[in-house]
Amino acid sequence: MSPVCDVEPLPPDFYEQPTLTVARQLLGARLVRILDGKRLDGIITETEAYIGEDDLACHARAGRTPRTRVMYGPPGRAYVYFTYGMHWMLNAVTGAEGFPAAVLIRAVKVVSGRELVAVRRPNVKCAAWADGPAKLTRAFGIDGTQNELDLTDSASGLWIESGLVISDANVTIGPRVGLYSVPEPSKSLPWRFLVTELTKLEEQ
DNA sequence: GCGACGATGGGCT
DNA sequence: GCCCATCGTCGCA
Repeated sequence: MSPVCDVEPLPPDFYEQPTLTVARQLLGARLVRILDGKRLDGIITETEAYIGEDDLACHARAGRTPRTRVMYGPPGRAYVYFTYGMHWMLNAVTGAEGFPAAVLIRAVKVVSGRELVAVRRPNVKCAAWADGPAKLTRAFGIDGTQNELDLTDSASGLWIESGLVISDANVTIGPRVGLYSVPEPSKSLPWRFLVTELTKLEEQ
């Protein structure tokens, strides 16, 4: 695994780990985007795992379809999908090739390239720039054209680097959000990972 | 074909 | 806290 000082994108090996491990390890990692030749990045503060056809909250519950195909592909790819008629969601494909799983990136704290976000999120307080899954895709200029992109290759213009180390004491684990009509037991699985104290990020 | 619904967000009460 | 915009995807006819 990459050392903390590594500024290269996290490698395919990272994403090939069990999905829950990847979801936990992505907390504190740095989401990087190149827009207009400039670098925008932020620290990932919230993730959720979606694992396999038996997970009734996972899109792959429907099996292999044109939409879910990317989740069956190699780990480290972006799975970007559209929902509620207006929102894009960013996921990282995880686990072995052939097994459908992904980690939803739910929130990011913008660090550098703030001026790039200010243009995209006018009339929005910076604390709310990217604190939701659809907000962060808008802030980072991500839409369906980034689907299937290789997150392990900086040439993609979208990748994830190692960043801060988040201690277990600063992580809250609980059920995933927005699964109103998903049956148990999938609905209550503790597959959401959240940095508890955002202020502690500044100190590290 | 077609209808139901969704891994949400923002505005208004 | 409630409401609803808005349309791709899936499942079924």
